[in-house]
Amino acid sequence: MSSVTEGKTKDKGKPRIRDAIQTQDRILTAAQAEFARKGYDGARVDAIIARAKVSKNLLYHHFRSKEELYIRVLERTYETLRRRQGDIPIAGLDPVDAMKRLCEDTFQVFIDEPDVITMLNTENLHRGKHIAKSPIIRSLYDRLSVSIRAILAEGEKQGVFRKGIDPVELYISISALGYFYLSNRYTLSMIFDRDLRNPASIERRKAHIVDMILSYLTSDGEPAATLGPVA
Amino acid sequence: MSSVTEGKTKDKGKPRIRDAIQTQDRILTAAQAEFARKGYDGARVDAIIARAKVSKNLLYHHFRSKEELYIRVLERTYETLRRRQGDIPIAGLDPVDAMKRLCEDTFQVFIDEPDVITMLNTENLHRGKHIAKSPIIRSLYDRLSVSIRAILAEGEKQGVFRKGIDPVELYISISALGYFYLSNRYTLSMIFDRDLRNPASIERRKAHIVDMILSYLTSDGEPAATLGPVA
DNA sequence: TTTCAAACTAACCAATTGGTCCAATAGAGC
DNA sequence: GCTCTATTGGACCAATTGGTTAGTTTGAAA
Repeated sequence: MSSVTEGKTKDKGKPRIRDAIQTQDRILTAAQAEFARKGYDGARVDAIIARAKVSKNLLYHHFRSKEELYIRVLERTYETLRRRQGDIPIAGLDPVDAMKRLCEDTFQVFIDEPDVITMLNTENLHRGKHIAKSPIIRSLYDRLSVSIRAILAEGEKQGVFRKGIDPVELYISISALGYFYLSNRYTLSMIFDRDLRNPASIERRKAHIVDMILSYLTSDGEPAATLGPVA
Repeated sequence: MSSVTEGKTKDKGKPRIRDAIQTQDRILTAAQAEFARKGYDGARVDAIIARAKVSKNLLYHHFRSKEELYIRVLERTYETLRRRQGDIPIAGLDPVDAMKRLCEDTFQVFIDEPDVITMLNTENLHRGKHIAKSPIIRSLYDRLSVSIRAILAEGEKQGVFRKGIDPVELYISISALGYFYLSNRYTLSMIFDRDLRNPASIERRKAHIVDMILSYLTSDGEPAATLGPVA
């Protein structure tokens, strides 16, 4: 009943549109919604075609299989992530401000694009077997890596950051602090009996992440180690 | 073929065992392996009965449905978590050592019980709908909460920890830093082209987590905020 | 020893699911 | 106008899946 695309004969209200790219995009959008909410096995092809308002034949005309469709959605997810992270403007900023910005924006991406989280979780449940088939993914971290190294180097030079920080480990931590909070918000809310989704909680979390990362970067390193390695 | 519990009627070789509890436990163990690896929708009842070496009807004799079985496994997962976290010996320790221990052991639980991670991820994909049906879960955080507050209070009293730390936010962060690293290790390994699973990487991560949490706790708080809130 | 509920099995079923076949229609470029 | 190909329609299929029916075995109480 929605009036987006209706296949009809010549003059009537909605002519059948022939735009393969736009159609594929509609299918991919519908597929993303379905895969992100239900996971790979829970997702139903019938649900996708209903959402996209296309016939089943058309879906299989454009995509070979459910799995290929899933991989395409996954690639799209990574593309979103890459685009959003590329947008983070940190050039020319003071290193502390730049790092603060990086933390906040990384968190914000996960808030704005919640499908990213469930898609990545689903893919990790499958032990990365689909992503391994896709060559597009690798470039994700490149641009970001350069930025992070630059910020760290500048901060080090200015004497505000400690030395010897592993940028990969750092980036994993920056992601982790926001990602886990959002990814596991349902079970966490249950355990703590606290609503983690309202805007106030989100803002508090964001501040907490910045606080933690900057504390780490600006502290002397190994601040206390009175206990030997614990088995 | 394992000879753990062999039911013996008088003497004969392969008697049918009648031990409801042990059988249920075998089913639950098999179900956990299946659910943890495949997720709820990907898990197959047939795979569970094959693993548990029981007939299908026996499974349905003990459990009402796939969903009930899943919930029982989920409860078991939480029980594991609760037991393991209760084991963490922090009483009487210096607050810094206690916190270090807490970080390391929290991470270690996720390493030792990898099913916990996938079960929680699966449950969060389903937006906690099953856990909501289960009354057993709530007590999880209680014991831990008391410990954390005690450590924080002592550290504060001694002047080594900053004031005003939210124990819930802190615990989420401690969990996040290890959980995300393990949960997303497949996609992360892909992006960074680095093996995150070998023992050396794991140990490095563990040290990093301790470092970060202790830096946060022992720093002055709000160490740098030259930039206003970023939209 | 009898009895009976509980533990157990094998075969079976109805519904779902990803995917196909066949036929028809129509827009866009040549 | 001709010809691709995007598009629809719907019947159809084989395989899979969660779940059931009908019946057998067994331990232990009475």
